[in-house]
Amino acid sequence: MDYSSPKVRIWQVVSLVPAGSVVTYGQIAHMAGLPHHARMVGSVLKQLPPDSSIPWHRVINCQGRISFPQGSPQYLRQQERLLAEGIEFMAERISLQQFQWQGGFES
DNA sequence: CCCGTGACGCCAC
DNA sequence: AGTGGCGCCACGG
Repeated sequence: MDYSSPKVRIWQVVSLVPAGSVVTYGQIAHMAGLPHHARMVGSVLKQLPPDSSIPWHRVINCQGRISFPQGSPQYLRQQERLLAEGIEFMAERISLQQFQWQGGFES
């Protein structure tokens, strides 16, 4: 198994996100050393098995929104998990200012 | 190899 | 604030 593959690095970074915080796709890509690969983060998470322990639900887009059609089963599933961790939604949006994880970047 | 697709992001209207 | 266009790039047909 190649633990340095982009896929694996993305999994590793996502698994570092603490409960109660969120990160954006672009942020994950950047942290994994893969700038400009935000879309790849999405496709990689999409391939995760349903029983994966990786907190994929903490990854949202740069607008603070869940990247699924509002009301879809997937949207609701992700929202449920986030609400359960104490993350607040305001008109379908999460305040990145308040909940975005700054792991490894702040002073 | 060309082309469409996508759990994205940024900028212009 | 909503919409649309385009850059980005891995993937599959």
